[in-house]
Amino acid sequence: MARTTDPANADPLETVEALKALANPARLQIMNWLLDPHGEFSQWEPIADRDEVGVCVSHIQAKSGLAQSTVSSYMATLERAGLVRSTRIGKWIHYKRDEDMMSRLAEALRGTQRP
Amino acid sequence: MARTTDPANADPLETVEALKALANPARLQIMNWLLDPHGEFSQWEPIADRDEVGVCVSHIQAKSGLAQSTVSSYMATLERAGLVRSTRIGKWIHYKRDEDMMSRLAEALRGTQRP
DNA sequence: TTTACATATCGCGATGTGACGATATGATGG
DNA sequence: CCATCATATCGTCACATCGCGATATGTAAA
Repeated sequence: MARTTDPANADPLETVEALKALANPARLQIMNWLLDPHGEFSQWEPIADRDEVGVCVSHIQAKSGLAQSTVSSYMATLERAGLVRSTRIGKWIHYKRDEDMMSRLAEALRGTQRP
Repeated sequence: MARTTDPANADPLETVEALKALANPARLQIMNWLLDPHGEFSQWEPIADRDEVGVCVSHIQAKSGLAQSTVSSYMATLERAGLVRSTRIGKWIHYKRDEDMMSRLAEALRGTQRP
């Protein structure tokens, strides 16, 4: 059996990309906001069911105060890293946390889980 | 009670620093090696009990193939981020994973834990 | 088809990181 | 004290990231 110290699951390069994406205060905060879309974005009318598709870029931009181009590229970064998934609804693109990926990442950090 | 989306424990800035430290292939691999010092560093004679104090810089350098200065500054980065702890034994400085910190970080990623 | 709006992409200057060799510090053994 | 060895710090240059405004793309509505 081939030995790897790698924690149970993922490709190290993939893991590094995910960590890079999260290693930025704004992007990390957005990911935290997406944990509770209802609570965090209650002041904006949802375009669609936030439990299903997440939150649209405009609302994330409004809440963050960053430039539109910045938010757009940040969300692209998070998506390339596999941390969020996007859905277009009308003109709005919605982003939602990929909890599977976040869990796998968390386990990769914790190291070999108890078997 | 003040509602924060922050995952149960840590200061976001601290979290970002930890993620930045891990968001590098070499540093992430070193952290993985430190999960199993015995297995990973079996080809070098331990200076001290690796379960207690971890592994010295020379051995990490030998295994990584990076320059001595690079490894030294990487270990300093990991220590500043709170991910490892250091112990001097004779002329050797040993580094050991801080599993507490790693667990807290993992939970911060996974989001609000079930209470 | 034109207009309006949401989002993406481009180009930029500023700042940070990667990784190194050279050199300094600090402990140990003669 | 002096030499040696382990580690840290410094200086450097190539390259990546930050965050922005300007502009392009794409969708929907009039």
